[in-house]
Amino acid sequence: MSNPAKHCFRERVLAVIRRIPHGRVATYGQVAALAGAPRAARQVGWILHRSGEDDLPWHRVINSQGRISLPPYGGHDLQRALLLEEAVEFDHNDRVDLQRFGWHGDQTAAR
DNA sequence: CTTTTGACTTATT
DNA sequence: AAATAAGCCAAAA
Repeated sequence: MSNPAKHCFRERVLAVIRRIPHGRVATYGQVAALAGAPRAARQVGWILHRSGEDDLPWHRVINSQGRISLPPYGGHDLQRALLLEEAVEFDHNDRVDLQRFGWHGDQTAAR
């Protein structure tokens, strides 16, 4: 039965995001690439907007500039607060240093 | 089926 | 460095 391998891109994206370690962040493009579509970064954000998942650490997904993409009225401050809870630091430009907090695949060799 | 959309990314000005 | 344009892909209407 069923379609074991028929999981939509949406579900793969959610699975990847759930694999982002605590205290780390990943870019939309990175998540898209891990989900099998290196060019579908826009899709990731759109999917997240209507994901509705609870176990989804959506706040760990930011854009390639290391900044939060959500508009101020859309939860920008909330995402920032959640990341601060995970010890992710923001510089004076509200940007995260992807070299330090970016998810490089695993967390064994952090710094 | 076509068209629209969007929490993006990269290149160019 | 900041603003603009173009490319990109998948789901929803």
